[in-house]
This record gives sequence, C-alpha cells and structure tokens, in this order.
Amino acid sequence: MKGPGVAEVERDAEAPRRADAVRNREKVIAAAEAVFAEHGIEAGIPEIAEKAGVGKGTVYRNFESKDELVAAILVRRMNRFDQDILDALESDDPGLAFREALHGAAARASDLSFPAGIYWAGRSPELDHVKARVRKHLAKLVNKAKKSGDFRKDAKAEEVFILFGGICRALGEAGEQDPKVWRRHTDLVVDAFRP
Amino acid sequence: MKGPGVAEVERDAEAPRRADAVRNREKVIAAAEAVFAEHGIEAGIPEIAEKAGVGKGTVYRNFESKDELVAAILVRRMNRFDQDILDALESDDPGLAFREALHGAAARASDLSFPAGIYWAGRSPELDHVKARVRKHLAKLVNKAKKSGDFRKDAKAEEVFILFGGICRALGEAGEQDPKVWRRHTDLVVDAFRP
DNA sequence: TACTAAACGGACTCACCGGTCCGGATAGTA
DNA sequence: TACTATCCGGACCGGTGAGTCCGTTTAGTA
Repeated sequence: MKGPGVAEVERDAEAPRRADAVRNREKVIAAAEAVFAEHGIEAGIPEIAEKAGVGKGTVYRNFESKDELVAAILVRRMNRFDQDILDALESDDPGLAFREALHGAAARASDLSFPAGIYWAGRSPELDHVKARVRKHLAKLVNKAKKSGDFRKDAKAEEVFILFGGICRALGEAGEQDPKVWRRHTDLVVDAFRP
Repeated sequence: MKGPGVAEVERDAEAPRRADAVRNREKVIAAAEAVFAEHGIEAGIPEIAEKAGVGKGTVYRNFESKDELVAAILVRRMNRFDQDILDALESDDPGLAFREALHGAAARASDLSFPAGIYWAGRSPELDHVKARVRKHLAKLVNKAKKSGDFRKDAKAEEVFILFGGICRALGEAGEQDPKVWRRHTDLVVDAFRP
C-alpha cells in the first residue's frame, strides 16, 4: 500500500521535508499516543494538538482526518501486541507462552487504546489487516497450546480476544494502575481456557 | 432519600399530576430504555424524545439532566440484575445457581445499558447504592458456591463483575445477537472461577 | 361551556468538536 | 543577507448535542 507508517497523508516519496515538519509529525504522534492511552480514542484533536505544542492545522497536515490518526496509533498498538504473540510462539512451552503473551500485553494495557484497538473495526483497512495478522498468530499459539494439552480443545482464539479485551477495557476505564490486579485478572482469563 | 423512582425531578408529594404528564413520563422512560439498550448511553436526548413522541422539554421536565435520566434507567437495569442474583440465592445448588444467574443476566444483556451500568461509577449516589447491593448479593452467592466447592476460594465477587461486564460490553458492541454465543462466553467466564 | 393552572414542544442559546483556510513565520539555499 | 517554497497556527465554519424559555395547548373543574 504505502510503505511504512501507513494511514498518513499522501506525499510524493521524492520530495524532501523540512526538518521542523518532521519534528512536528513526531510530536503529534507521541502526543496522540499519550492522550489516547489516557483518555481513550474519544479524546479530541484540540487536546492532542495542545499536548504536542502545535496548532490543529499541523495535526491535519499529517493526518487527513481524526479516524486516520486513530487508525495510525492503533496500528502501532496492535503491532506491539502482535510482537508479544510472536515472541510467545518461540517458546517450547506453549501453555506458559500463552500466559506470558497475555501478561506481556496486560503489562502495557492500562493504555486505553489497546481495548479500543480490539473493538474498532471496519473503519481502516490497514488496522483490519494488522488485526487479522494478530488473530492468525494468536490462533497459531492457541493451536500449539491445544496440542500440548494446555488449552481447552473447544475454544477459539476469537474468544480469547473477547475475554481479554473485556478485562483490559474494564480495568483501563476504572483507572486501575496496580500491576498485581492486572496480572490477577489476566490469570483468570487464562484459567477460563484451561482444558 | 426520595421515595420510589429516585433520580427524578423534585416534586411536592402532595401535588397531583395531570394524566398526560404521567403518561408522558412513562413514554420517556420506555423510550430511554429502548434507545440506551440499542445505542448505549451515549445516545442523545433528541433521539429519545423523538422515540417517545414528545418534545425535548418534556424529557427535561421529568429529569433534571441527561445524567439523571441515564442514572434512572441504569438503576432499573441493575435492579433486574440484582433480582437474578436473589433468585439464584434461593437455589440449593450454589454452583449451578451462580451459572444460572449469569446466564439469566446474559440473556437480556444484548442490552448495551447493562455493561454501562457496571462501569458508570461515581456520578449518581443512587446508582452506586444499588450497585453496592448487587455486589453484596453476588458476594453472598459466591460464598455459598465456595462452601459447596463449586467456586475457587481465591476469587472475589468484584472479579466476576469485571470479567462478566467485559464480555457483555464486547458482545453488545459487536452487535452479537446469537444467544448461543452469549451462553458460550458466559460459560467461559464461569469456568474461569472453577476451583 | 368557560376558565385556568399545568404541561407541552420546539426554537433558541451555548459549548464543543471535526475540519478548512490563509496571512505570517521559517528552514533551506545561494 | 536575501529569497522563496514549505510549513505553521489559530481564526473560522458547519454541525451536533445539552439544556433553557416562552407562546400555545389541554386536562381538570365548576
């Protein structure tokens, strides 16, 4: 589609960009990540612009619409989740690996954009694509765990998505910060999928 | 506090109300219930007024603000959930009863206001009070189930709230209608709490 | 039927948000 | 330093939703 960092404004690949423009783009992305993490993707563009120390115009010069900005941030977020799962696939103890993958995700999931990423569907082909990849890898992990007898045979990766996304949103919205609580609920979800 | 049907506009108990006013109040409540169930509590007052066949003014004559209307509807919703739990407490098979209580709630939980009721906190003393009662009854049910060995000793009622609320929101927002899917996810949650 | 207090509804205000636009500032260049 | 294409910020626009207000309608009464 469009090289790295998709969902951004069209731009002739040849044309160089001014240094301040590059800097500002990064400030916008960082600010959007922070604001969406704290207040969810409902947060407004003005808030992001202010946090980034730029004007609204600068945000819209980099992203054609709020949806595109949201999609770009969520793609990054989902890619990190994907990496957690990929790491877990390396392990040779699939049961443990499954647990660790969720714990890894949970450790960074006080971020409200994570559950948003799970539920935000159909508005960005790019995001849908990344999520499909996550699903594929999660299914692979689940299958490995099934074979080793660590995972109930009748369950599907999609169901893990629903349960795990559910607690992430609930805890995130409650502003839960204690990692122990996150681990505890993650374990409950893992237990739901034991044989 | 304020007798039955709290969260409503202050009103001299003596003063009789015109028949059309009473009728309209009921129409507003019914419409709000339907709209919040279908679109979540983010839905607007205009939509509710239209569905009720009245003007916005009539809505505000019965409820001082949108938050009060939301609270009133959520209180009703949570009271029904409370009743499910109370019914389950009657049973002499606590393990099964726990499962049935959640299934009972799930059966009506495509209603988006249910998870909203679980997460909407601190904006209505009345709602907080009802939720505290639900928690108390749920804790009682959980304790019974622990004693009979149907429930893991280390888990708390609050955790049930989080997991169950999580799937209700996820499935509700996904527009899931199939009762089989609801039962399936509810069972996963129940399994998470087995000893 | 005539009267009036209660209730009605929708036009209106106010605040906010997504998105556009343009006069002014500045990075890069010679 | 002088020049200009690029980029900047925030004023502005259109739309939406919460909440108010008041001229009009109607339920209840005699």
